[in-house]
Order: sequence, then C-alpha cells, then structure tokens
Amino acid sequence: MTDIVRTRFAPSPTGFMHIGNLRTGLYAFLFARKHGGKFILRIEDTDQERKVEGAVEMIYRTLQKAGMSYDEGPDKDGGYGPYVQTMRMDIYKQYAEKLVELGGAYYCFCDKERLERLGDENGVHTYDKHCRNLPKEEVERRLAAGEPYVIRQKVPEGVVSEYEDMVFGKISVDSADIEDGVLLKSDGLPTYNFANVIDDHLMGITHVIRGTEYLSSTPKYNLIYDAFGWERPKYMHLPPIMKDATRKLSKRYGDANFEDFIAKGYPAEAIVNYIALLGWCPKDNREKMSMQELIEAFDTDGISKSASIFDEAKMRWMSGEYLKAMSEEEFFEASREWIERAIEGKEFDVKELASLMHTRVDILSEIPEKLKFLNEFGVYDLNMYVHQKMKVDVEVAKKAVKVAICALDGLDDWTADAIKQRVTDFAAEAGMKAGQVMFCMRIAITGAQVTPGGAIEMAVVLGKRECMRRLTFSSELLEK
RNA sequence: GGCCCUAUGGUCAAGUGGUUAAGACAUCGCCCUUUCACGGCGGUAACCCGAGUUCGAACCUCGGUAGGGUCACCA
Repeated sequence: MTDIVRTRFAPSPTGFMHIGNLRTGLYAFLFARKHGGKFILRIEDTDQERKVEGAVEMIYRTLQKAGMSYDEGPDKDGGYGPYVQTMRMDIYKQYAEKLVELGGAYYCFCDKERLERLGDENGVHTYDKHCRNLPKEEVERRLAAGEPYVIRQKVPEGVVSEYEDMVFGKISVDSADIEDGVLLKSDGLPTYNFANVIDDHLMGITHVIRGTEYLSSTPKYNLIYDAFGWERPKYMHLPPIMKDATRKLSKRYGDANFEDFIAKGYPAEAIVNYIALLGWCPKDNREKMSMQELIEAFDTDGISKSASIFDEAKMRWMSGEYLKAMSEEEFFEASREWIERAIEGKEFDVKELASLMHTRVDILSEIPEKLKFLNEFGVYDLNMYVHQKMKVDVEVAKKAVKVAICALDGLDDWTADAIKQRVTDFAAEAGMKAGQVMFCMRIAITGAQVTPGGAIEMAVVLGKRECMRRLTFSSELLEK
C-alpha cells in the first residue's frame, strides 16, 4: 500500500524552533492533511556537535501545541522507521556502495592536501574528478590496502538536469555546474544530503517540502534518484522568513522562537494562523482561520516566491483577535495565572479583572503592566488632572474628589449601578458634570493617567475600603 | 566570481494584457466614550530602473540594479 501523499518535517535538535522552521513543517502538515496523506516527523540529529539537550522534547512539545499531529515519527512507528537519523547510519554506506555498482558513484582516494590545491581565485574548490575514471583493478587494490576513501557522486556529463518545482516552476541546471560531491565521508558516514535522499526514498516521501536553500541543488539529488532508478519525489521549496530586508531569522540568535511567544502569552493558534499567512494567501483572502480551515484552503498556487519579513506587530494583532474571540469563561481560564501573578495574592476579584482585560490586551503578558495600579499607589503628578476637553484642572479636581468622597462614603451597596447613580446625583447637586467627577475620581483612585476601565469599574475592582483610602489620599495631595 | 532564485505602499499581500492597483497590519484623523480599549467611519501611502513586444504592460521578452540562496569529507 502506497499513500498518494506522504510529507515529512525533518528538524534537527539543535536548539529553538523559530517560526520559519515551524512554518515549513506547517505547510508540509497542511499539504498532507489536505490530500488525506501522511505527515511524518524525522529527527535529523547527525550533527552531534551542535546537538542541544532537550531539543527533541521541545520539538514534540512544539508540534503538539501547534496542533500539528504527525502520523509517523520516533514515538509513532509507521513501518518506515527508524525515524531518527543516527539510528539509520548503517543504511547509508550500503546504498552508497550500491550506487557505485550502478555506475552513479565512485571511490575517491584524494587526500586533503590535493583537494586544497584545487581552490580557484575566489577560494572556491571544485573537485577535478581526479578519481572518476580509475581502473577497477586499481580501486580494488587500494581498497584492499585499506587506503582511506570517500564515495563521490558520478554526475553525468553533458546533460541538463531539470525539474518542476511546485512553487518556482521549472528549475534547470547544467551538469557542468554540478560537482561530483561527496556522498559517503571517509568515516563511513553519509553527508547530510545523501542521507536525506536515501531517507526520503526509503520512507516513501512523495512531496519534499523544505526551504529554498535546496532549490538549486535539487537537480543534483534528482540525479541520484535517477541513478538508483527510483522515482523522483515532487518538490515544494519555500522562500525564507526574514528578520529584516537582508537577514534570515536565525536560530543562533533565538529570533522569533515559538516557545518564547507562547511564554509571552500568544495563543498557539494565533501564531500558527499568522505564520500560515506569511508566504501564503488563500484564494478568498481570509486572514483569521482555524487549523481546519487552513487545511481546507491550503493550495500551492497561493505560495509566494519571495521572502517575507516577520512582523510581530501583525502577529500581535492576530493574537488579540484570538483573545477577543474567546468567551468570557475561556478568557478567564487563559488569563487567570497572569492576573494572579499581577495582583500578588491580594484580594481582588480575578473574574472581574479578567473581564476588564479581555478587550484590552493583544497578548497576555500585557496584563501585569495594566494591572500595576492595583499594587502601586502613591504620590503622582497632578498634571494628570488637567484635561482641556473635559474642562478639568487641578482646582476642579479638588472639588470633584470631594464630591466623590461625599457620594461614596455613605454607600453600602458597592455595585457598579449604585456607584454610578450616587456619583451622578452628587455631581449634579454640586453643579458639576458627571463626567468631570468621574474623570477626576478615576485618577484619584488609581494614580494613573490610563486605566483599564472607567471610574466606576476601577472603584468596583478596588473595593470600597481601598477606594476611600485612595480618595482621601488624593484629596490631601491635591490640597497641598 | 560561477550557477539558481526573487522584486506591488513601512510590513504581509491580491492581481496571470485593458482595474479608480484589492484587503489586512502599522500609522494618522473623526465618531462613540468618565481615560484607555472595543466598535464604527475616513485619510496618507506601492507596481526597482531601462529598452522591447502590443492599440494597450504591474502582468510577456531582454538588459541592468538590488536582495537572497548555493558552490564543504556542516547539517
């Protein structure tokens, strides 16, 4: 049984997963799901030097949070394993030798020094095919003598290798521009690209989806498929995601990394939704889409050929959309720990605060700053009371705060409606506009110019006792 | 340097020979409003340059320019 579509995501466990890597995986996932195929996870851990402890677990965690379930992987055998490259090392040598037999590769005994001398004026080394046509007997003799060797690809001469990329169209490269590259290193291990070809074929990958860094070397790999007599897969190369006009996102600097965004309080779905749109656009131009909608709408035509710059501001907006789309209850659950952390164990109504925060934050980590007034209250700048349009200045504020004190002092029913009624009535009695009193009262009880809600809401949240204490403090401050 | 690729507002992008060149983010202004936010309305802002093909080019061709990728016994 062969699946019509099998795609794979092959990250290396060398650190964080930035959204560029994730997006490549996402497209492979969407493509497989869209076509009812299989999505496979393969861990490319041959680079032991750069290996990072815990990175494999991070990959599992990320895919799980991102909602990208895989059908086969290291922890989910589908009969094409093992799915971890270091566990497949014995396979490659065998295939390299087979390729020699088939005439698609040859043994090379050139040493480092000889290769060094091949550098041209640009410092580019191109192998001169020195060992390409060694007599068979000589090869066997040197092999038997235990001479170190590598196996190189025997690139056919005088041909043009071309293929049809699903996003870039026809790509063709003259074989004269393709080097007889090393397939199997002198330590018996495969080069990365050879391992890839072998793995992709053995795992039955039908559509290779990866970054454009492989766009121009793919003709070379296709020649290997050809030499083996294997069917070539289809290719979908994806343009890079940049951090600015000239630099790609980099793992090394921890740019735009998925887990950081999660830690900052971006909903995972929002991140996924945003990156899906970074380099792809659905036919109907929708923006906010669920995973299911992405799967249904995903199509190759919508993929862009040019690099895109990652824009956190837009992702932030997307995050806000997801947060606002939550029900009160969902938002309460999502924001709860952020709020609890912000109020430091004080007795405030978390539910009430959640409802205040709901339309006011794009990402959850904005919460502490917005709730700072609950913990911090002290001497503040009286200029905050000056507001032209509201016709308020420090003199008006003095009066307004007193009116608020009188209005609220005798109030026992500490609810929004009751507070509003009292303040409105007392303002009218004092010959002031309700808005003026509320404006001053809000500042008087928060000490802040900008607050997450109006005077009434702030009063309810603070509670009567704290509210009165702050009003008194402010009144005294104003009198000085 | 050789080879491969790309080029629409600040950003993401629609557009596939005839359009007033969409939409979103950001930005600015207005409305709503007890500040902020939400919501609503509106504004500023783009086809890299030069030839060619064509009645007509953002779209096709060529050449520049700019940017990216790749040329390892790294992955």
